[in-house]
Amino acid sequence: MFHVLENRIRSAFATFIQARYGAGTPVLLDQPKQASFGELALPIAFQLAKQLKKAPKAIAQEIVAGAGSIAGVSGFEIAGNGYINVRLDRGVYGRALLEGSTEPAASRPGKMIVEHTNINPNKAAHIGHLRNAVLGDTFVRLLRASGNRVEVQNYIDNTGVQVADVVAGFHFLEHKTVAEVRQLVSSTRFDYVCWDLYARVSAYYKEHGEAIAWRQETLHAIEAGVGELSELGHIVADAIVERHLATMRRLDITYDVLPRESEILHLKFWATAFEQLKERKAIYFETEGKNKGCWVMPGAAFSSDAGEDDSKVIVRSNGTVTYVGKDIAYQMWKFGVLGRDFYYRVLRTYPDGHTIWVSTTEPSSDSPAFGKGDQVFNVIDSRQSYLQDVVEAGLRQLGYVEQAEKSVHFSYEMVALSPRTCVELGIELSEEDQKRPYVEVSGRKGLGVKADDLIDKLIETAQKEVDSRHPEAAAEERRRVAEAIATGALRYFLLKFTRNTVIAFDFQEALSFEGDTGPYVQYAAVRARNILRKLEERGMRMPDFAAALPEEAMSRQLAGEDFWQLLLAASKAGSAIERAVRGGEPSHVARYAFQLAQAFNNFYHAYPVLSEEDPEKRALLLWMTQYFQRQLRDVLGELGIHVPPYM
RNA sequence: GCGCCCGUAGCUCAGUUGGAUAGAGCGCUUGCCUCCGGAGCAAGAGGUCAGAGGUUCGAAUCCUCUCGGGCGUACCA
Repeated sequence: MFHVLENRIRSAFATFIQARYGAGTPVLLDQPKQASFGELALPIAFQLAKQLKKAPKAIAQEIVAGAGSIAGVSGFEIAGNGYINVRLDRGVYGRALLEGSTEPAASRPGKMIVEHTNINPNKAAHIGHLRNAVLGDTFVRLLRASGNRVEVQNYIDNTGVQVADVVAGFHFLEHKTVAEVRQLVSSTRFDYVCWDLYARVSAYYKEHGEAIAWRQETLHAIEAGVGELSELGHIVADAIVERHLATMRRLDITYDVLPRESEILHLKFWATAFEQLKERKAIYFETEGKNKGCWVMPGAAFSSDAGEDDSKVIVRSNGTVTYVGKDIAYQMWKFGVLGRDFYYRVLRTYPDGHTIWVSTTEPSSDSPAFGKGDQVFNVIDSRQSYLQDVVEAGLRQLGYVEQAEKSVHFSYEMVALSPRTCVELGIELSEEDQKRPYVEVSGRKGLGVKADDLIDKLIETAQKEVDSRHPEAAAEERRRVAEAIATGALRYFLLKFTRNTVIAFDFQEALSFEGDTGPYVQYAAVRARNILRKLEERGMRMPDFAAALPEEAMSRQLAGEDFWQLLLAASKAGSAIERAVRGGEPSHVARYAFQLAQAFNNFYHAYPVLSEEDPEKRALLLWMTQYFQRQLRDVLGELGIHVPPYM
């Protein structure tokens, strides 16, 4: 609601300033430092002062006099030496909220593609992958909440080096047959088995340099799609993808389509892109130096101050293509400029009806159309920004300048481990590492916190609490409540940091359910619902708010600062979401959710709702309780967090 | 070396794109359950926004330099 008024005021002022001064200055809206100054503050007079060579105060007076009246605004004041403070009409505002004149998020044209998760299918997911998935999934929810059509893709690199290493481990190191590996898939926690094997293989390469030939042989076999190694590759990757989907499902994260690298190769996506790259001279065949025999992209294409040595290999000297090459083809497909398309089959359909499709080489009749996006967000950690620059440069070199500009690297910093948590996990640290603020995780070394282990631990912690508080409830239900609390805590924890903050993961902090946490927010929502439930239990009914709170009653009740400020804060969800989408920063919404919960807890403590005697005030308190409850539920929903029935 | 990111309370972090007296959580000190559930509420202590210059009405925010930390800079992703 609040941001509707913001927009109204912004456009009214902009129109006047354009007409009066012929200036296209953007109208910025601030929140006054002190609530007593009003609800909005405009520093526009300062912005115009230099341009117009006039005192800010005089300009402010002209603007206020000229802007006329705006619906929902009760008045303007000029403060300081030129601030324009806005006061809203509280009665009108309250009524608008009550009548739920919720602006339906106008659906926006075009289609957005968000690619996230993208875990190499060769080992269990860890906390770093969770940050990626939660960030991506939440951004998708926010985009959809603001009226965008969004397609969610999870790219599966099933033909890359990491899968090859695990396959080589099974085949060369452990001498396992296809049948034996299949057996492991069905009888073990396969992603955990591969986690350990991957670490063992990496260590083995280090000690036996010549063993790296296994990787080459396996990579070739997988790329060619023939033989036992290739079959193993499919078994491993497919089984691990299933595990990853299950892990993400626990956090209510899902996808529309899984484009796989094997199809990028077999449906000639890469061959097509390769031809175009050669034709456009975006890459060239190196005949000397360290990259002799490779197809490379010159460094100048993606970096302004690149030297001779900075070119990037796209096709290796043995003829296999690097990740970057395949990613260029994939990006082209996303924008619908490759001239080729995947076929799809259903991978699975969940009970709620949601279907995940996966790419395939076999034509099928009834699959939907994917790709052809107008804007693309790639959720990839910041360590890969160099590679993302190369991919973007590839698009540019091919002449897809517009697409390159609409391809956003939605980057975020890594999740590391706090030294204390390393100790808890039994990880030995060098003296140097102990002094660091955090220690980087490494899948190659098998160093890290597995996603499922963390989720299990969170559920266990929540379960203890729920069991002691609600021994009377059914065990199955208590379990569901514990799960909601655990996932709420985890998603919130990963979202409360801004994207470019390194998270030093700490068990103690992540397992906390007090203060700035998901459960704190959930608890506020539960409390609000409890009041409304209690009302019914006592045989009372909700008043007819529309009749009990006409505009005069609303202005009377909201005249005091207390209720007004609470209501105002609760009505700003739309602004928070808008800001988060505009800035690409989901943490804004997490922060808002926390503030909302604080505001409600404040209200809860200060005003006993059910025992209020005055009918009008009681109606207002009940209405505000209901409003808070809905806002909390909805905002948590945008964060992918559920409100349990009790806590 | 070069590129990107970071440095704000004891600790972990915000700070709405340059606005009014820099804010939270945790921890610490002290209060609050005859009341809609205390995973809560209230109060207090705690700051040279790494440092130095600059830009202007106005800087934690922009520019330059210095110091400190991180991540990249693969024929891994």
